[in-house]
Amino acid sequence: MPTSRRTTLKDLARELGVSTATVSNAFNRPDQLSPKLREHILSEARRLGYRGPDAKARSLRTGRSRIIAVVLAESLTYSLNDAVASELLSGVAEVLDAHGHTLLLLSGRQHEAQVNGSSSIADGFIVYGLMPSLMLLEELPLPGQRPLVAVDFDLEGQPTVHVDDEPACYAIARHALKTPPRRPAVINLRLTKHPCNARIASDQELLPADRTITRARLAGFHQAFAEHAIDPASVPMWNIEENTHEVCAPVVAEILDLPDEERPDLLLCMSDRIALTVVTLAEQRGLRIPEDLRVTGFDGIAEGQYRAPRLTTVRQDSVEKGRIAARMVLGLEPAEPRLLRTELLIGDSCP
Amino acid sequence: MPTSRRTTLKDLARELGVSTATVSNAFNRPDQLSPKLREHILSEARRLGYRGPDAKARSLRTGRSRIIAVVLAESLTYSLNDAVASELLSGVAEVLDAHGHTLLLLSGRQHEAQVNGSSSIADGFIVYGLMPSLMLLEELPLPGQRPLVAVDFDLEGQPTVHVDDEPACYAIARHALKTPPRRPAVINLRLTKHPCNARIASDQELLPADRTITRARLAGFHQAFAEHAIDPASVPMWNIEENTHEVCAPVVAEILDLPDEERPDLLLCMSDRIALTVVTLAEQRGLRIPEDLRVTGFDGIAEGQYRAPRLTTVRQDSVEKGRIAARMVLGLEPAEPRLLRTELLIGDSCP
DNA sequence: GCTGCTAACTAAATCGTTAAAGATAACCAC
DNA sequence: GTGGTTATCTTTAACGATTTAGTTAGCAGC
Repeated sequence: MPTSRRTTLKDLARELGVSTATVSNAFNRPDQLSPKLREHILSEARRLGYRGPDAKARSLRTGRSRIIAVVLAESLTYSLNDAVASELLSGVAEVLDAHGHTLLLLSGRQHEAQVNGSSSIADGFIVYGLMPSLMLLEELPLPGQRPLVAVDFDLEGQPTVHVDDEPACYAIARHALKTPPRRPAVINLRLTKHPCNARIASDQELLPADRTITRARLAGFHQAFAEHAIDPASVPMWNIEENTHEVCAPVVAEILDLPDEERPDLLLCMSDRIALTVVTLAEQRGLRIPEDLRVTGFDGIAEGQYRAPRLTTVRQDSVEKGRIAARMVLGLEPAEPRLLRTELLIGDSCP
Repeated sequence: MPTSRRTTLKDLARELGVSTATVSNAFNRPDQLSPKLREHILSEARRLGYRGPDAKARSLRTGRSRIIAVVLAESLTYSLNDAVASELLSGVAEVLDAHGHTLLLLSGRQHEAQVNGSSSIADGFIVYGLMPSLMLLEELPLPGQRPLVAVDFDLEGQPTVHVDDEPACYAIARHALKTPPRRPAVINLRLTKHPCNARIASDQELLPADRTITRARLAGFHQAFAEHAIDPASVPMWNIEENTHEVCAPVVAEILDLPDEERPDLLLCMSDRIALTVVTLAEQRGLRIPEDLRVTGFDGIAEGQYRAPRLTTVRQDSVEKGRIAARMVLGLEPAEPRLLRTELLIGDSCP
């Protein structure tokens, strides 16, 4: 007996004196053979250490792998540590799991050859927050071949899952402006042409088409500003390239360390992560929230609601977003554009 | 021209009037054909919408998929939201990424057929914190076939990556006991035979072999207890089945709501997540930390260090654990047992 | 002009399955 | 006894690549 080679379906068939088709049927179509023979085949398989049809061969033959790829805009390392991306993945995983599929993680930051190489194995794609400028989509399968669902960005001709960023940001800004701030400011996420963690001029430096979410959110803010006769150009804006405490901290410190008469007393942040960093650094400096400084976030991550002051924020259900995207890609629900509702969460950071 | 079918290497070869081998070589072995022809093939491929060799067929033929599977003990939904598991995945992803591999996520909680079905596609496995009792390993490929690295648990005959749980817990307990507590207690993670979020008798209910980490940690605590003549049996122990705020909160509330003379004044927690829940709920009840209650954690997650009181904890480098496991499974470093050092982090929750 | 060598390409086998179509025997109704 | 079903299993042809072992042509050396 040849030692090292893996037992195959053919080996098993030969050993049992039946055809390979019958063994295959024993595993895949119980109704195609007698229960007795099936039982016999299965027990012999176990005895000979055959663990069932090989996924590589099966997927080649059937064209299906039961693998769904999630393509993430950022590096996997980053995405896995980001609460929102993790929640999205959770939702995706939950649905895939329940339907016998597994999850392949790809990053838009990977070398295109790799993405392309492994991507042809997936039955479908969920693409998350990709910057169109990445051009990665050229590497992905042609539309119509295998399902693709875009999350948090627009991709022509493809179904998308979004939240109502603009009205949500209008609502939270309107709430915040009820108490008129003397010096409102915005802390932004990823909107610039060139990586930049610093103050930016309100209008320049913006990307023209990318990052549609951020632009929609800004539009919401501006609408509320207009109602209070605040000139958007007069509202300073800082930018942060990566949604991590480490990257946020220096920028936030710069803001909080401004002289009293320049320091903003209302910070509209594009994410809870940023807002939490503001809270932490403000505490360290003895600034009281909300008395000295009011802060709003976006996302509604759990961490923002555990401890005082609870964040005032917009809660989006990222888990549900993931679930919907997964169901669409599996064909369990119609693949049409979906806009999820958000919820204004009024916490203590901006009552 | 037949419309819908995907262009294959064979189509391309026919179109170009060359053999399939040559086209294959154009993609895989540039040195096997003239640069001129290669260029021609590549440009025609682009023109005809051929995106390179199909991963399914390639992996069947070569036996390699450039996919590494990470098998997680818990559900994916849980694991993706757990800071420690996420960090591990980060580390794994970082290395795989750098070496042109991708990450397939499997859960030990999935139906075995699924795990087995998709698992045969992976080139190697990283198994994280699996309970041996799950017996999942029977479903995984035989040792010696494809590399397998166990993280945070022992698996006979397989390389493992661990941290020094026992000495670490000895060290943190010894530190905590320097200020003699009147009523020390332990909050445990997953050690019971039957799911249980409640107080447990110190000795019964323990799993005999599973969860070797937790047992090692307890051993470390007990060693420190012994030095202070504390009878381990006199130290109450609560148990928590899942490392989430939601599951922790009721148990922690139960502890903190004990009458003053019964409430522990030192809580040794098996994870930072638990410790953070203690901090949050203690704050809500007006209990001062560390004056009224001292708390220690384990893991050293970032969230525990952002805000006051910073947790006293054992920092383990889960990212590095992931990196090492990934390098082992890729054969970039010898697949031998590794024991990583931890670091005692003295914060404000137990100075 | 013959031999040997290299560069550039091709033919054919193979990877481990599944699916469509075929074969065989048993059973049944009339 | 004939024709029609069924149930059960087999034959055979893919699926889309890679790889081994050629084949051919061109050229150098003697």
